[in-house]
Amino acid sequence: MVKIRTIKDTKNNSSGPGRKKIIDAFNSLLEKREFDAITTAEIARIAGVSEALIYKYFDHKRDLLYQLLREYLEQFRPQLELDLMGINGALNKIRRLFWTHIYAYSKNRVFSKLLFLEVRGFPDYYMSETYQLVKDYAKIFLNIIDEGVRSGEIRDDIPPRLIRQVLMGSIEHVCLRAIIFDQEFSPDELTENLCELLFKGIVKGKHRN
Amino acid sequence: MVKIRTIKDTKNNSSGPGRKKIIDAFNSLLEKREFDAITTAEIARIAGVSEALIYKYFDHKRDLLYQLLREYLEQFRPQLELDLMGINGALNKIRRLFWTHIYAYSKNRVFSKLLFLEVRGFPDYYMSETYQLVKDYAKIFLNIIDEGVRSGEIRDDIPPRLIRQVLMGSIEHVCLRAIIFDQEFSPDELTENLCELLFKGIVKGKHRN
Amino acid sequence: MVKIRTIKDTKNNSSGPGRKKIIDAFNSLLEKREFDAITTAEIARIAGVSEALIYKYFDHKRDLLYQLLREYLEQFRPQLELDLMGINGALNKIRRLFWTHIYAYSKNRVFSKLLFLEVRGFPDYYMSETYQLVKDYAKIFLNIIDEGVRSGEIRDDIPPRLIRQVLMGSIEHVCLRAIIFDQEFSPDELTENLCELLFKGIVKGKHRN
Amino acid sequence: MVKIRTIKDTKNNSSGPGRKKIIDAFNSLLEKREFDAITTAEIARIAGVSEALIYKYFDHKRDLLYQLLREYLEQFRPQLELDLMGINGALNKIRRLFWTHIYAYSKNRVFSKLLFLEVRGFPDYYMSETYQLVKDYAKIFLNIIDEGVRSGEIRDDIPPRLIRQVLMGSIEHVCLRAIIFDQEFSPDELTENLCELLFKGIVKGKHRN
DNA sequence: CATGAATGAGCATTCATTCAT
DNA sequence: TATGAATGAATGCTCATTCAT
Repeated sequence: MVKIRTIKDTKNNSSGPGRKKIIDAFNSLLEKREFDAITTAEIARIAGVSEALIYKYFDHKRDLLYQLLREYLEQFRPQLELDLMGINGALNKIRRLFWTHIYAYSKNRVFSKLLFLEVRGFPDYYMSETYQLVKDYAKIFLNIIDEGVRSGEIRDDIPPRLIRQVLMGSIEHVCLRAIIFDQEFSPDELTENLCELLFKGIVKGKHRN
Repeated sequence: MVKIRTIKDTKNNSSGPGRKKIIDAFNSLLEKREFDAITTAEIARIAGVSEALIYKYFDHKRDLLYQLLREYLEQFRPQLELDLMGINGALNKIRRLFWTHIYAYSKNRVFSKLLFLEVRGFPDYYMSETYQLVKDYAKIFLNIIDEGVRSGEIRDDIPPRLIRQVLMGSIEHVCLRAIIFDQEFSPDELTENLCELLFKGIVKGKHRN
Repeated sequence: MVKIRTIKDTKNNSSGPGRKKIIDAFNSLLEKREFDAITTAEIARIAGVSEALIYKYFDHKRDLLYQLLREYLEQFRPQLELDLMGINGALNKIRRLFWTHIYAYSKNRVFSKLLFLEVRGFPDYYMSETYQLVKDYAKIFLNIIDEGVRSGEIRDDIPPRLIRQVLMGSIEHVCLRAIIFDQEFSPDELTENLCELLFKGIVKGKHRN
Repeated sequence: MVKIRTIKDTKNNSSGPGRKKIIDAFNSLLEKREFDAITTAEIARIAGVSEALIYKYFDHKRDLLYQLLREYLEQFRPQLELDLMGINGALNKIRRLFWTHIYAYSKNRVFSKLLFLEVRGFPDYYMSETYQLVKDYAKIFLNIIDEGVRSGEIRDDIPPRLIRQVLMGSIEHVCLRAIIFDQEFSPDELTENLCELLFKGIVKGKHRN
């Protein structure tokens, strides 16, 4: 069932009229169902193409997942870099990142599900080019934290990596719940609360600004 | 593939010589492989029983997961309640809870994987008795936070549920990484850092106690 | 299509009511069609069992071939040894072997086809336990030739292995033709002619050296 | 899988730059793998042309086999006829034929495999123009035998057709072994031994009747 | 308490082949 | 002369699950 694949992810053949139909169909099916519960037959039917065509563009079923995820991620990154421009201060950048992050999840439930539920736990995912993009993205987070530490905005008595994990983990956990239970969530409010909490901590203190 | 099941989880028939063999075999297989990659044939072979016997004790394959998870959780709860006795103050309780939590994950990787990777995302899980235990457990967390809010230890300007999500999300995210990449992690150190971070926030401030 | 398999041939599970039905069905299908042109679905249908049952008794489709061939060979060997008892002289033994050999082919076209057309040319066949039986059988031939050489009945100026190859090759070639073109052939007559030819050669003449 | 084809073998369109690329690619693939294990996709890839082009020159995949075989055979025949010129006596001609035959096999393993393993057992092969060439060739053999019988060189008490079968069968069987097991073999030595054996028989002794 | 025997239902994947351009 | 795009059709194989004994 879970075959270990080689490292190579994507098929060279990355364009073609049918490809879009397939990946769109796949995406739409993921909105309602789990990856394993989706059959290639179904994908082909929805896409209006033959099952065989899937295998012209994708190495195997799971490759659909990686290529779709990759498209989401690639579409994301440039936006992300733009978003941070003109923002001063690590904390402000983090706040902005939070918002974009949460907003993206709230708008793209399929993307979120893929990331949170489908690909994790598959060894080959961590070898994939796609995972590199996720790591690149995490790197941005870390850089901002480092910047904050250097500028004195962020505490230096806690490992930056742990800070990143808590920040990203918080977002994911909060969004995951909402996604699983199909609840709406407001990026504005969530960002506000999360920043408030994570910046200043849960302790009610006397002298914070 | 993903069949929707009725609410009833477990089979009455909850003991017997073969049952232990089966659940042990299942547990040992989970150490190395994903649930879906484990076949009933394999479980039976490792357990040294017939495949049919599995269905004397378990309603269906996924039931193995729930029953195993349940055993883990039940073995957990009494320990948890004991742990909190004699501890004063919400923050101290949370710190203690963190430690126990992280400790449990670090010792029981199978348990953690189940919780983080296998059951989530399956609708029937959220209907299951097993999920009740998880909710009960989350409730304890919430109660402590409420207690802290009332006593003035914890901020009252952030929804307690969100606080809980961040607390639990942080733990899980941190542990998940370690589990997926098969890294060791120290409960003591992690607890210390996490509490420090989550209690006081990431902002370097002047006047905290 | 032609997957290289591991060396292990047969499934441990070598008995059971359904197994016979399957192998009988397979055998009957081979009478009319080539191995590759026979589907597992068809075998199951003729056998009156499910496709899945095939895989309880056979590792893969080609395993059916090897197991069937093996049964033929095993049913053969004891008969063969009995046949040679009480016969004196290498040439007489060879003549007897020829007859039995040709008789077997003439009676068992399926068996012959398997041996001549289906298994040859598949690398894994030469690794199989089944091929061992064929080799064992060829060994008998060689032993008789050696015996004849020692007793002075058979020429010693030609490598015994080559003699064997010509003897066996002649039988096979002659029978293969008949089998492919679905012609009857008479073991008595063929044996007579072949022995006459191979024993004395094609050259006409009384006084050969 | 094994579709029954009409009698027409080859496509008129018998030349063109792409054709050679295709048939060369096909030939090179046959060196290492069985016909059925070779895909049209692969042939096209190796040839550096599109899959579709194959169908400009060949009616179907199997047609590649027949056309390649035909090329081998045609390249053979003139050589054969030349070879026999100036040789007197049926036995000498047979000896010469043996040598050429074995030599051809030893030099052209692909050709041999085709003939021995791939085309046999396929009904349509026996209807094909290509098979005609094989039959023509066999006819030459038969003619020589008849000539020998008439001239008194060859025994007349055994059906000439059977003699031919034994002669050709012996060569093939001996060569097939070597080809399957990728062994070298010496045409000179083999010819000598085979002629010695088949001409005079395996029986040792001067005074045969 | 346990199992041998059997299966229903599914499903990814392959591949030769076509045809408009 | 050549191909990019697409497919129809097939098929081996898996696996959870049942039930008579």
